[in-house]
Amino acid sequence: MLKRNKPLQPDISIVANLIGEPARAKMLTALMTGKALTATELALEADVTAQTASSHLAKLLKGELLVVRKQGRHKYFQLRSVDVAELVEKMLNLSASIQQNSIKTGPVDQALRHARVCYDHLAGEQGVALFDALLNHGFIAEETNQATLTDKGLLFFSELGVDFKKVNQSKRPVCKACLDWSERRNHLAGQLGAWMLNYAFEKNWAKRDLTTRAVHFSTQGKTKFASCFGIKQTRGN
Amino acid sequence: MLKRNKPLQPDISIVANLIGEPARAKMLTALMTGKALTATELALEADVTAQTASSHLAKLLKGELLVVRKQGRHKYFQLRSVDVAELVEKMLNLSASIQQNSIKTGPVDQALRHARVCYDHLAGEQGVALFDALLNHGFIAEETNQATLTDKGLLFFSELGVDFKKVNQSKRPVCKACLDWSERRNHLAGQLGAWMLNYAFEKNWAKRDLTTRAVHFSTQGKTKFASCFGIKQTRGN
DNA sequence: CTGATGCTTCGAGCGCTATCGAACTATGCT
DNA sequence: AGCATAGTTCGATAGCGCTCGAAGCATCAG
Repeated sequence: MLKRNKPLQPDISIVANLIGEPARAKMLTALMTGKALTATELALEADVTAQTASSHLAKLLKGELLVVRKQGRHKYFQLRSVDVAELVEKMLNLSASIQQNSIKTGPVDQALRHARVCYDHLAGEQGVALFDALLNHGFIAEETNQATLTDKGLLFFSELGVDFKKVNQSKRPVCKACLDWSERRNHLAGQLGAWMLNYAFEKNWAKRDLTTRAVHFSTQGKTKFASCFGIKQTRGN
Repeated sequence: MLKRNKPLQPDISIVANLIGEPARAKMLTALMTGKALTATELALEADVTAQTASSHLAKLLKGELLVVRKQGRHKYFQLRSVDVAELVEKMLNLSASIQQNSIKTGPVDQALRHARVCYDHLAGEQGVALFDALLNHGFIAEETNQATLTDKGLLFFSELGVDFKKVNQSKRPVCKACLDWSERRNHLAGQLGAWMLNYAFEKNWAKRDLTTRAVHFSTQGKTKFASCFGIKQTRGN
């Protein structure tokens, strides 16, 4: 048979294969918190022994999906870049829409559904509520799955302390609409999304859950967070 | 050991595993042309026998990444949705940035680099040139990796025959910046991107390559295409 | 130093899955 | 009808890679 000149296309099977192993997939989704995790933590997360985890982590490193930082006798792993996080996010979304089956309602799930970290910004009910609020106040504009900062929004966030000189130097989008797999609606990602989540942590309005992606707001914190960004309070909790 | 309540998260390993097999990965990238392909075509593309291809295709169907249409004794396979295409696209980009090695320069590759189909819109040098031209004329506005249609652009495309009533009914974004893995710059995706590529085909300015993702412009067609959208002609060919 | 903890390497076991030959069904062409 | 082409099913094979036990480094705390 005639061997046709195969075009140079990146081979996606390598990356996909790395993610395609259940244990590694669990590790990657665990790292979607944005937090750096140690090898043992990831082993627990993936339900494998330390040895197995070690070999998986080595592969993920070699495949350039993760980076490590050694600190004493610990090794802290993180997703290598926002690109990797975005890929995982897209996979989560597609997977959610394919496995739209069991809508469990355990306590952990409810917390996750309410507010959780999506790599570096806020997702869940609170995430989309925030997005809606920003829209209502005209701080951002939405055009079918895209989000852009308005002049009004620029002013608002400048006064809150966002340094847009610095922000604009980065190639990363300021605003980015990110589809929420539990709510099936948009929340805000991008630099601004990351900034707001960080702001909530700094002000002690909320704190991360130690083991899951959940974000826990204090009662007071939630009120302040809502008033700061003009979110209409809905049902309790 | 204490079995902690695991949060409900979609399992990304299933989808990733499907893509992670080299033969299946090749099939999926082949389908990025947007064209429907038969089982044998896909078998050739993936370099496997018909039997093997059949089993792979069955898995991709079960995994809901593809859809089939039976026509006579042929089966035409297609990516199931734009979501799937976008996922594959993201994987191509990430993979390209990881394997930024061999920049081959075969004839096929040059054609691909020049102009190719990215699922349903134009990519490659021509794709980014088009994007730049639309920017220069103020038809679209760019804000760090986002693209939006301007009023001026709305007028321009309306006059060209785009039915925006229909367009706005769809949930799909009108404009979408899509990172080009060969050029490492944006080109235009979304409904408008798809519309323009289709327009070029309709006007017979260009035609698809039968076996690759390459798009071949006729000499005349290229001139007309450029003048229609105000693209500055660069080097020959 | 000794013991404890975090992580890695080695080796053996073993299950999963991609692969293809051969045989089968289905459709189309003449 | 009779043959060619498209696609599938079955079964056997082979090999890859996940897994964990055991032993080995590395780091830290006394």
